[in-house]
Amino acid sequence: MRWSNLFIPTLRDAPADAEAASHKLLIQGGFIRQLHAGHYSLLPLGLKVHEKVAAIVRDEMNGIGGQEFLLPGMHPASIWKKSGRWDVMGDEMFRVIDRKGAENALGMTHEEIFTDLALEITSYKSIPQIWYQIQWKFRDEPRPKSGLLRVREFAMKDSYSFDIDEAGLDKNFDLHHHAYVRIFKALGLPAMPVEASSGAMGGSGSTEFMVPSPAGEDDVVHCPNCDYAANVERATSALPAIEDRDLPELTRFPTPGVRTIAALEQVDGGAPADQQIKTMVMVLDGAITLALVRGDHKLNLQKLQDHSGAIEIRPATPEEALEHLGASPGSLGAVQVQGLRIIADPALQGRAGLTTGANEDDWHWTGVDVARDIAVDEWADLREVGAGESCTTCATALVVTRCIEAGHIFKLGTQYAEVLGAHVLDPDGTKRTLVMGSYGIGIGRGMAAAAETHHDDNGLIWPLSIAPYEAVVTVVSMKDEASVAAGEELYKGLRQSGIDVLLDDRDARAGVKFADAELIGIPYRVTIGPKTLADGEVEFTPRASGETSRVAIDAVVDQLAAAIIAKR
RNA sequence: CGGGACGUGGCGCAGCUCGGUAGCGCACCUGCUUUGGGAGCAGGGGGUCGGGAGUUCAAAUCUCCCCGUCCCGACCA
Repeated sequence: MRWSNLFIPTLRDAPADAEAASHKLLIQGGFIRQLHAGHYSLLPLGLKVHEKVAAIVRDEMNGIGGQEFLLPGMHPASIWKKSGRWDVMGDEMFRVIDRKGAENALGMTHEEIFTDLALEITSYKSIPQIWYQIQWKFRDEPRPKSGLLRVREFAMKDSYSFDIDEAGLDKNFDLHHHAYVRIFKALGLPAMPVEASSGAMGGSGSTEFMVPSPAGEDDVVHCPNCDYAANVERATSALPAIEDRDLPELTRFPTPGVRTIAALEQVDGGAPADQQIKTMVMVLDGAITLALVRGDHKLNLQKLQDHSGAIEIRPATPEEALEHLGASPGSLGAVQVQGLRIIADPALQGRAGLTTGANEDDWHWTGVDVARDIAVDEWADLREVGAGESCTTCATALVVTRCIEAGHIFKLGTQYAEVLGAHVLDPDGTKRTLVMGSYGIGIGRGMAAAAETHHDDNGLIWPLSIAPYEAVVTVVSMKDEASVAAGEELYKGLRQSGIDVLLDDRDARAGVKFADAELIGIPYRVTIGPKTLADGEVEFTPRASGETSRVAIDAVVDQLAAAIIAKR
């Protein structure tokens, strides 16, 4: 394409309210424009990148035997009610009423709809199936942010596998896992597979593909020595044993003004944080619940949600705490509490001589023996792992890294097939429920993650695989006829070699052209100007290194074609 | 949903405290000069000041309500 004919509205300044690098650069480079919060228009340059990302994903899905579909974006409420997720999805689901007064959902994922189609799989002979689509999802996110990283409307590649047993599911899960590794490598994303929480998808297990970036929204715990890596929502670590204090008597003691773990460490009769019980009063689907962790530990809400199966989860208000426990936050505890669900972290199991709130303002207990004094209903891993704790398999200090979730794959099992009635007959003529997996990659998010990963002070540095153009021919002066003619010739030659090339034929100053080419991140630049043309040469500048070399004009097409084709 | 910031030509901002006829930079149009790293001079076009109500002779400016955006926390590709 010729730059003079393209709509590439680059901006001299990055938008002031953007924070994330990808957000700034995609807007500044003329790739995207915001319509409103969480909704972006893809401009011609942005669409080219988006389509290249989609093409890579599509190739790999086809490579593992995936069949491409395209399903509706709007669904009748009935199918979501049938699966139970009409309620589970809550405010995150866009709902629209049609002229007949019927409820509809804008699709936020497609397990239900694909499963509905899978009702027509009737025999084990048709198994396995991998079905996928690249299609728009709508999610009423509580907080859209960071440009394309978190939006309310986005293209997702979602695929679904159908098997007759767990072994089949495992195989398809692995196929997807490996396909995802190849996809992220091709996108230039250093994604690491990590153990994850399944959230609203349910199922028996899931793996996220995480790209390290300060713009991310998840923390990943990983071991620099062995393979262990998990989302903090799921991660565990080894804890050194703690020696209990010898305080056999349950004793109340006054703690005027003490409201925090730290203050309780200092006060007379107090205790170090690891000898305390932290009592978090939570509301799980409307029910007051006590979540207990060791005083120096942090409660991870997702872990609590996963364990409890609650849909809505929030900390109780001070008023609710007062009503149910008789004291305000800072003096709360679970000792001798009855009639409330109590979930405790295993780090408290068997502990004694502990200190905790006495459910009366300005009073605490000491000498608490968990087994004796607290009616724990359930033990569950609730504790959030911190950096520096020990790996459970190799004892190495764990590292915590902020990451973007670029992909997520789930072992769903039979839950959807069961409620929607997707069964097949096996060789014995026995009815079997389909065992499903579902697998997602956000296309725009992948594009933004690549922008986060590949940029410098001058702009984007797209990986060749997803660059909007592979090369740009920059004609330094459109007034110089020889340059213009050479540029046209080169443009033609590169196109004939199958290279996706952009000709910068704008009547602009050289500085503007160079700056724009760098901002939009074209991997290779060929500069044609009177300075070198007199010697029969042009300049060749890879975006990543910025190092310019002179090349004979007759050789440049072959050289560039060789470089690009070798890297494809 | 809680906390903070903000909304003024296409983009970035000033003006608001103390009400008085809307301004700057970039971009855009015309001309001349310039031309290898975001040119210079001259001339020019373009704004319901987020919306509504109120106070006032007079509102971008003061008051109230609403809407929207961004950032920080609880949610997910």
